[in-house]
Amino acid sequence: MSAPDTRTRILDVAQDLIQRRGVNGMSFQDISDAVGIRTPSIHHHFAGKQDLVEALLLRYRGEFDLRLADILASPLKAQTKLQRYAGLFEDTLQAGDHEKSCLCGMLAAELLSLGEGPARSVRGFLQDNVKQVAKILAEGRSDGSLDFRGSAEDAASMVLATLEGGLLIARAEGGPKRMAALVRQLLSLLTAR
Amino acid sequence: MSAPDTRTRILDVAQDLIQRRGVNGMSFQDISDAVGIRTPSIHHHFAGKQDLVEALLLRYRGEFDLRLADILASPLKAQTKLQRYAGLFEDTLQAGDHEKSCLCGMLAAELLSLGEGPARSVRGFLQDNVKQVAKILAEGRSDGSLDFRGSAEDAASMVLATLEGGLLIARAEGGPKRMAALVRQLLSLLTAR
DNA sequence: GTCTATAATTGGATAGAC
DNA sequence: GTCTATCCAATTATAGAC
Repeated sequence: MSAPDTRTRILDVAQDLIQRRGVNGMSFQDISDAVGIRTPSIHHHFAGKQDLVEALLLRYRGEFDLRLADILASPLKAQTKLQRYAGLFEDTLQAGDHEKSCLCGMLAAELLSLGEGPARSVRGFLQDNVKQVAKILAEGRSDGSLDFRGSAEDAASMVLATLEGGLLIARAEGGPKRMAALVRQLLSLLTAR
Repeated sequence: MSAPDTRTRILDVAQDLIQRRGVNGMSFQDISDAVGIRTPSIHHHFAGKQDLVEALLLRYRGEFDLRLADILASPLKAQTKLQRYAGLFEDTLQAGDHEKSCLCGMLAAELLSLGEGPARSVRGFLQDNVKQVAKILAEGRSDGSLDFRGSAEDAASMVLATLEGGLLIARAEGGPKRMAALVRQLLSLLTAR
């Protein structure tokens, strides 16, 4: 495995910083300090801050989609798929120091101070997730492992809200343990009895 | 009813701005523009930005606590109390232009770029809410109107996560209607059948 | 209590050498 | 592809007049 190039390292650092402090709490100076370059060098890889955020979202959504597709395509029962899906969110909080939230959750909070491109991308992430989770939920209602009323899409948006909000709350108070407890509750409520 | 004094108007404007764009997306210039004064005048009422945010949280938590206590003390059945509680969150999104989120939800996202005082206050808000909602949930399990497994506190943190996350998601995509749908799902899952 | 003037710092960005 | 040097705007904050 070769060492990541500068562009990748910039993206890595920027993502880490945004997941901790948000876009408006992160500066080019922060990035250049962590990467070990000077601020103008960042502009060689990304025209401006907005372009950087947009590139970041493109990469993040791609990776997230892969993991999501992996879960969707697995031969697991729907209830287990949902559990795995929730695990994707739990993982971000557990990575190292318990201070990272979902990239798109952070950007959703800062949506109104985002540019057109990034804002559209964040909305796309949320829409995609709702759609895919709705598939899992509908599947679960069919195979009898999950139970809920109303449309699968409404239930899916509730699931996503719980996970995104859960990361913010657990990071502030309780950490990964609280996140796990809260996810357990969510799954318990959706499990058919 | 007399016109609000400058200090109050500063707080009003600052709260509005933070609920839209976050602390790091709001400047003294934004406040002074909206209030109709010059930036240095703000410092007469609040020593610094951090003090302003702290005062804001004090007021917000006080008001929120009043409304919460009102619900808790009412003779309603627990399920209805929970619905009213969720209504507090739905209201922030519906106020005017559908672009406001919960103050403490926004600040929870920006928690790591907050000062000691504000950060503690945000944590306090979340803890208080979990505690009070847990009371409602425990009550509902007793009177038979609500049903869930595990501790009332874990369920309460899940409820809070859903509402905070729901505001962020609904604001980004779907608006008050999505928020309402998502709250309906939450209540449906918690309602005893 | 609000103003003008101003400071001190930081932020994102550009030009041009190497 | 990275650097130095530099620019301009924004941001928070202070001093002191009115």
